[in-house]
Amino acid sequence: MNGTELMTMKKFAEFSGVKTTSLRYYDEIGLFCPAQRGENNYRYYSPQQIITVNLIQTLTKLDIPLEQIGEMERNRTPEKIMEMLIEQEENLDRQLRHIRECYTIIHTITRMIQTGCAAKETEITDCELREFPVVMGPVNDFENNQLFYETFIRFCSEAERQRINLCYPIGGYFESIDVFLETPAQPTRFFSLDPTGTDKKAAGRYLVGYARGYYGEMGDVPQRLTAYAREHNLKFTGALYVIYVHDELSVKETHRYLAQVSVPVAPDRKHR
Amino acid sequence: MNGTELMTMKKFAEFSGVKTTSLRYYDEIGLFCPAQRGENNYRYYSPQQIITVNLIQTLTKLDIPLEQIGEMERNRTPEKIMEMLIEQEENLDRQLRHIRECYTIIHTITRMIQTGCAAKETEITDCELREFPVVMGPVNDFENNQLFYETFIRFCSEAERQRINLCYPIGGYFESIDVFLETPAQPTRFFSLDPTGTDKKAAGRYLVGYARGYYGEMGDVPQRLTAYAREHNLKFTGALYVIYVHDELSVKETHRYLAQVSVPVAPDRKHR
DNA sequence: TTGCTCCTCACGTCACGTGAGGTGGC
DNA sequence: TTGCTCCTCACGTCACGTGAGGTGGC
Repeated sequence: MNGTELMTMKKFAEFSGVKTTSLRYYDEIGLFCPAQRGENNYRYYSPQQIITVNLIQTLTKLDIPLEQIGEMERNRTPEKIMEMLIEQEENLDRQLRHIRECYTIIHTITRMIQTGCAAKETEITDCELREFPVVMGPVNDFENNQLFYETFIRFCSEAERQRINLCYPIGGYFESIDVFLETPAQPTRFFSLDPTGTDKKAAGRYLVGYARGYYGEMGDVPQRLTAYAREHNLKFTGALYVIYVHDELSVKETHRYLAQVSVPVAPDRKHR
Repeated sequence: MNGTELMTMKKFAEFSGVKTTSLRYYDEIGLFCPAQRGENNYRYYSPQQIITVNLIQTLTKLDIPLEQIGEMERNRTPEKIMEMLIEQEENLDRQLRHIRECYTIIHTITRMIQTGCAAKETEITDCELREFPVVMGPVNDFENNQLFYETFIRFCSEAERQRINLCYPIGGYFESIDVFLETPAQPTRFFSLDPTGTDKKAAGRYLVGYARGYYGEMGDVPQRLTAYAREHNLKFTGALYVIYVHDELSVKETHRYLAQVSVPVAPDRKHR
């Protein structure tokens, strides 16, 4: 190998680590052509060309489109290349933000599904829950006595305007247990379980129950919650949250959706 | 809006935030079809469908191909969805590694180009250089008295086997100044400026000079280095590094490439 | 002669985007 | 009638991948 011998395409492909199909394509679009063509029209490459093709590999690795690579090659100066690389870095920043968002979406969703899988559906449990961030939607307007899912649909269509990311699980917020007991299918607001949110569902002692069924169908959870609280001398101290831990994402039949209902409690001193 | 009214495609597109072209495509591939078709073959969507299409949006955002989304929809259970999401997370991990690598490549390259732009080409400078990581290649074999670039090309073709990433700038390592003075176009080894490398170019006091020209053309840098050292009572204390700060990536004409030559020095007590 | 490599079409991929040319509804 | 929306082809995108059918070189 003295730098002047020519190689067939296959050899050059092995030598450079670039596939023959890519080499043909680069030739076709005029980005990178063989040093020579044989009488039989065979492509012959020189060893020096490995440097050029390696450069192309580097730039494609940086997700720069081939056309832009060609433009760069034809017209490069240190300053222009730096400019392009900085531009590319901004591109990477965007990609990075996207990936981070995907991570938090996946993490949030899997945590919800897991919670659902581990749920004791028939029981009311009394436990400490951690704080978690949410994004609250606007106050719902139940004109015409609409149901949960109808209002939910309207909420979805306005989510973008309200800067609410529908990729996170969505829940219903009832400003008090009384609202929930009276109209369990009409939450005061919707909220998304967006971990980048600035609103908070507070940490503390909660009663937690689960209801199977479509959006807004709470079964006997309201009754079971109040019965449990009465039996254990507890009073409800704040807003109630309904979170769909299994929904259309993970379950086919709508009547198998699973809602987690949680409401903060404290010992009721009056009855001691 | 009571959840039963049907909408034309345009309305549904506005309502859901999904483009009409995407809706047609989803219909075409059978992923998501309108609730109804009119006699005129118009597509009509129901408001409830926003939930399904929103789910599709979430999954496409996670870079899941539409075919896989369809498969998921037809056949979903909480366990399967969790499994898929975890798989997708591994996919994200791969993407993340790729992006991080792109960042370090861009960063390393721009630093090199900048160094070249700021270089005082005609001067030898005496300065402190920081340590930086590299990946050393194997010892070169100069059979047939090959030149820098010929050996360099062979090095490139073996880089993958040697776990050397050619996307980073490549330099030549001379085990002593004497080797460089004798055969300035025959480095002992090549190395890549890969910041994830475990080999190190040591920090310390260096003489630095620059040479314009193609790979291995060092001009009068050897003479200028030794002259400078003599004048300033310095002795050379270690290996010499040639780094191409401007190469085919940023410069078109090969004779305009720019090599940075650096060699560690210390005061020479003998001559004091 | 055999097996390998090379060639050039030409079509497929993926998730749409972009007209072209025509029709329906208010 | 006008302007808008809808429809269905059909072709383009991007960087190749994948045969098909044929030829060249050892």
